[in-house]
Amino acid sequence: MAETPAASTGECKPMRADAARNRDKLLKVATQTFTDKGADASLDHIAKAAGVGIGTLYRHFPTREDLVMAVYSRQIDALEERSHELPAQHDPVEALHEWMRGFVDYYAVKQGMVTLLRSMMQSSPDAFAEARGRLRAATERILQPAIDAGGIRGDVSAEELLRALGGICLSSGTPAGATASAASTIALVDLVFDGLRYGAPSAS
Amino acid sequence: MAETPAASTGECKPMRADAARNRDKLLKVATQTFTDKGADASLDHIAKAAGVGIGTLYRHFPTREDLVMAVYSRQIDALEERSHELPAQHDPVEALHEWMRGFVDYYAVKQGMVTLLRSMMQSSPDAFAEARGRLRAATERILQPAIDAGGIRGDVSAEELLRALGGICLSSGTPAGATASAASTIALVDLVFDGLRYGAPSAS
Amino acid sequence: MAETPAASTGECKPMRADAARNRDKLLKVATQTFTDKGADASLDHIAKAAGVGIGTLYRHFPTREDLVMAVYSRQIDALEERSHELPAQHDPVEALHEWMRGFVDYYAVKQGMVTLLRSMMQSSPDAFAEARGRLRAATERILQPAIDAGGIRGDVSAEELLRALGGICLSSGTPAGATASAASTIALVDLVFDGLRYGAPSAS
Amino acid sequence: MAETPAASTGECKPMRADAARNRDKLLKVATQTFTDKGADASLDHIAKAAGVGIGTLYRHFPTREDLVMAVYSRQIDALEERSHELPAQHDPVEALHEWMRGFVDYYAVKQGMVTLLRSMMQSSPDAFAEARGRLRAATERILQPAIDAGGIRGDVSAEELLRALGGICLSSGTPAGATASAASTIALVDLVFDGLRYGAPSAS
DNA sequence: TATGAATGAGATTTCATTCAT
DNA sequence: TATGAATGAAATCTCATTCAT
Repeated sequence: MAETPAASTGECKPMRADAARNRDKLLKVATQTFTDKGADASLDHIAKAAGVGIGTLYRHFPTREDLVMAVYSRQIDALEERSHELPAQHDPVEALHEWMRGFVDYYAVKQGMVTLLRSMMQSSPDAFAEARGRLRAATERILQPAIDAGGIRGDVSAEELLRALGGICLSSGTPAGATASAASTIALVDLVFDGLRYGAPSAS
Repeated sequence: MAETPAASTGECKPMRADAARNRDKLLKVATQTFTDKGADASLDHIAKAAGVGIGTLYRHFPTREDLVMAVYSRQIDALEERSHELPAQHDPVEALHEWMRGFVDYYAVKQGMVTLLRSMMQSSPDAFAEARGRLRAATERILQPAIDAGGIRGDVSAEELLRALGGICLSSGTPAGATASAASTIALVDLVFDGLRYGAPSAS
Repeated sequence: MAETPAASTGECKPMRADAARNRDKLLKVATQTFTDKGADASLDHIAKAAGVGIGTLYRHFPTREDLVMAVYSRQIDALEERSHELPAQHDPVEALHEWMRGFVDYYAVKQGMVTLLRSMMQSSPDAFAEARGRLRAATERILQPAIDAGGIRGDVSAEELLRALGGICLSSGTPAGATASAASTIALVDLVFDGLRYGAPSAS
Repeated sequence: MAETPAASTGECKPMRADAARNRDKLLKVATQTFTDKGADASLDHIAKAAGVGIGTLYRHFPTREDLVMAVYSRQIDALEERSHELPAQHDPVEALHEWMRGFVDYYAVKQGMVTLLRSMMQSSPDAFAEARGRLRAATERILQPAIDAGGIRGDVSAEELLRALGGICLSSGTPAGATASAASTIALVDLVFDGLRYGAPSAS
């Protein structure tokens, strides 16, 4: 995966204004497109929709993976931020519950990270270590305090929680029918949350 | 989606021997291929690998969906069978636990239904109602007795349980790394199983 | 072009009853199909529509041309018959006029010989000599008496008249619009008929 | 049917030199190929013969119809031009006669518009309105003055004349044999021309 | 004789990727 | 830097034709 000129970090040369504009437009369109059609959507179409030539897309994102990665990374930015805000507003266990619901309901489903994830899992097994790492860290930032506070069992790792939440997201829009999703998805999250409390110190 | 001549039911004319052989070979190869590369693998390659002309593949499965559907349906046959055997060998709650572990560990993951599912969810939202229906019925056959026996909470539907299990399967082989899977997947199943027991009549 | 077992002439072995039935059904369906979709329609579809296997079609008509030829030949049978009846019912010049109008309006257009002709001209330049010969003979049977009777110029051959009529048929359903056809086609025939009388002995 | 960048009009951006070269080469080869084998010739072969990739052909002419249309349109360009030149060189009636002979003999037959037309009529009934309109206008430009000058009957429309001429062209290369064509085609044109004069004011 | 399964050669079309302008 | 033209490798699908049953 080739290195692309730093986008936000501002190292290197500070990227010409129009170039940055193009990059932004591309990311925005790509997010939408990947959300709609999965990560194997036509790059040509994305370029067209962003109003730039296909060559420009390739300049900014030399490989498809670079583009997917950039889109995915952006989604995670939002989740990361949330992991910093929640603890300030709720007690640890409640924060965990909020995090779980929010993760599934808003960030993953509504923001379209799901389709993206599905596609990524299909093709690129583990090329997303960095982004995934940030996500795990964010989850830990929420999970650990809840365990420490004593309402949640300690034998579940952030990794596993993440997988549970991810799984729920992924199974949204299953053949089962997209309609049941809204309510039933929350029910599932609560089911897992109950599982997390069961047998935990505070419940004994 | 055109109907293909009944394979196993044996009604109609009893399908020529070579035709049946070809159909079988195709299904076997397709199952393997879809498992490896997802449901958008090249049909050409499948035909080649099965040792038949591409035309033969199209005769048996006029559309890609017909083939995917046939493969998927076969996978479910095994699960259906299991839903009949388990209750005879275990008490209801234990049978449920077994079913859940088996579903995820063996049938879904090892048999490769996962990759297939991922692809299907991507492209054909709800063309699999029949197969899905059979799967739900099988799950119900396991879940309901456990609820009736009094060890499992009654406010979770077969549909939701299926989604939970499906979700766990789908998140196997996540960017997180395929290695953690084995153990962590079982852990997740147990987490959900615990959730099912939590607050159930027998636990109060 | 391979020889097919005589259909109506009854030489050779007198063809089994079911075989004859199949042959007839095939011809009927083929006529309709060629009329609708041109002479390069799918033979498979014709066989299916006729309710016989593709192998049976090939047994009766070893090449596509054999089938097209048989269909075309049948159409001409009707025209030939008409060339025998008309002279008995009209005076020669009037018979010619009738023949011309009838040729274009009924036999060619309504019977669908047009599409067939178009296709044939595309692919098989001169493989239809025999049928064409019968058609020319029929035309001559109508044209010559009219010339002899003195109302029609003698420097136009049956061949040319046939081409004129054929041309008019062929240009029916032209991009120009299929609607104008009915009236305008008759107008064209009359235009040619006028040309035939112009400068003829009776007109001087 | 997608719009292709203007070829000759030169508006828009002035098309890259190599693109224009390719487009031209494609049109030239396509004209020849369609002339020889009809409008359903292989696009692959055309691309190969033009020395470009198949993708390039599709870039310039997104559908087969776009290509056919472009070829047809070009042929009509020549006829249009002729309709402007003839009146300057001949008196109206003579110009009409010239136009008719030229149309059939040179432009249609020798330039190969015939095969193209046959194919088009088969498949694309009325997608050629624009080109057809130009052709009708050209015919009118020749016909009307002849009628006004008083040597030609006024009850025949340009549309009908066009159909007559078209019909004659189409019946060239009939099963009858391509040999008779040359002379006999002219004879037919003259027959129609005579029909146009018959009963006209100047003849009474 | 009849059937329809199998074959495999095309035809169309779509895209990722490279490069000339 | 940006553009979009060109390329050509797939992939899907359709049929004519042959042959086993």
